[in-house]
Amino acid sequence: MIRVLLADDENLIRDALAGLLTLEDDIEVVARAASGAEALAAARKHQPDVALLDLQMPDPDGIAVARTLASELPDCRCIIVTSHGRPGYLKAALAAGVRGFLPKTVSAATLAEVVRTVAAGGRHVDPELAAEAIGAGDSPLSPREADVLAYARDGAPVEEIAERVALSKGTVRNYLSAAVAKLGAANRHEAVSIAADRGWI
Amino acid sequence: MIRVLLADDENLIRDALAGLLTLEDDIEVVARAASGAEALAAARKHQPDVALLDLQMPDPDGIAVARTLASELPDCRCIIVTSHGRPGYLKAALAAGVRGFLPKTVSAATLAEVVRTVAAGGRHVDPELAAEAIGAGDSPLSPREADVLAYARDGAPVEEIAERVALSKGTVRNYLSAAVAKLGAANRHEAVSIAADRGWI
DNA sequence: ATCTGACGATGACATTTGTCATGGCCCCGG
DNA sequence: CCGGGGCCATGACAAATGTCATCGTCAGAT
Repeated sequence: MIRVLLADDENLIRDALAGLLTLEDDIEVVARAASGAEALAAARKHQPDVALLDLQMPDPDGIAVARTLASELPDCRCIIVTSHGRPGYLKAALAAGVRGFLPKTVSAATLAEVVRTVAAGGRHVDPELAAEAIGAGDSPLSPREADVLAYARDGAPVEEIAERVALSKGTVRNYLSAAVAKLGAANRHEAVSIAADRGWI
Repeated sequence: MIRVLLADDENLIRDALAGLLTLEDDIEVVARAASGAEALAAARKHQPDVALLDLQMPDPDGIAVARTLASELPDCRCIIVTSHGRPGYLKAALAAGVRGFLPKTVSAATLAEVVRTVAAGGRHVDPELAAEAIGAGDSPLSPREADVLAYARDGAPVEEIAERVALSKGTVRNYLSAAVAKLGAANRHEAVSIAADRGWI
C-alpha cells in the first residue's frame, strides 16, 4: 500500500483528488493539508511514502516544502502538481529534489501511475514541460540583475527598488537596462513578464 | 436525478470532480468538456440541468459560455467555479445570468449542496466573495478611462495605447493620470492592478 | 437657458525612465 | 600576475511619463 500525503490549498481539489486516489487499490491517502506549514507537520507525523504537493500554496509553497522534506524525510518522495506549467518552476522543483512534476492537465490515470512510479523509486516529469524547460535554457541574467528585476515585478519605481536592494538609483537603472537588453524586451515590464514566464526571477 | 455538465480545462480536476459528484446519489455527470467550445457543444447535445463551468478556460471563458447558454438554453443553470475569487469576476458572472458562484476553496459537500440548490431553481454565491464584491463597489472610472487603463495592462508605452484607442498621446496621459488619482495609486501599474483586481477593466 | 460632467486635445513643466560612457573594486582562471 | 567578468557607482543626455492649466464640444439634468 502506498501511503500518500495530499497538500493543496483548494478544498475542492484536495477532496476530489483524495477521492480519486482512494479508488486505486494500492494507494491510500493518509493525510491532507491546506498549506505548506500543515503539509510539513502532517509529513512529520504520518511519514508518508509520497507527498503530492500543489505548487501554489500559502505559507511555504510546494517547492519550499519539497526542499525541506528532502533533507528532513529523505524517504518521502515528492511530486509537484501545478496549474501553471512554467518552465522555471520545473527547474526549481528538480533542484529541490522533487521526483515527479505534473501539470493538472494530465488524466487521473496518469496521476495514479506517476504516484506508483515515484513510490517505487522512479522519476516522472511531464514530457511536454520538460521540452519547454530545455527550450527555455538557462537564465542569461546575472544574480543581481535577477534580483533587481524581481523587485520591479509589481511596477515599483526605480527609487523604491534601489532602497530595497540597497543600491543607488543609477545602478538599478543600469541593471534594469541590461536585463531588458538581454531578454530582448522593449521595456522593463515586458522584461519582467518574460523572465517571470521562464522562471528566471 | 440532476444531470450535470462539467467543464474544466484541467483533466485532473475534471476527472476528480466527476468522481466526487458521481458519488452523490442524486447527481449524474452526463458530459465533460475541456474548453468553452466543447462545453457549448456538449450542452447543446445533452441538455444538462446544471452546467458547472470553470472560470478560466481556453477559447470562450466560463462567463462567456454562461452568457451564451443563458440565451440559448435558459433551462440549463450555470455555476461558475474558480481558483481566483476576484470581486469583478463575480459581478461579470451575475450579469451573465449565472446562478451559482464558488471558489475552489469550498468543500466537496458544499459543491454538491450548491448543485442541488441551483438545480432546484435557487441561487448560491459564496458569502465571502459577495462581501468583497459589495465592498469593492462600482467603478469610479469613466468609460474611456477604463478603456485606456485596460490597454495599459501589459505595460505598453503611452504612444502604443494612443494608437490603439485613436487618441493623442497627451489625452492618454491625462486619462491615465485621472485613473491613477481616482484609484489612489502611486503609478499606473498599481492602478492597473487595483482596477484589474476589482474587475473594473 | 444654464450647468455639469464626460470627452478630446494642446502646451508647458518637472520627474522618472532608458541608454551610454566611464571608472573602481574584487575574485577567479589561465 | 594579468585579463576578464561580475559588481557598484557616477554623470550626462534623450526620451517617456506624470502633473497641471486651459480650451472646446456635446449630451443630459436642473
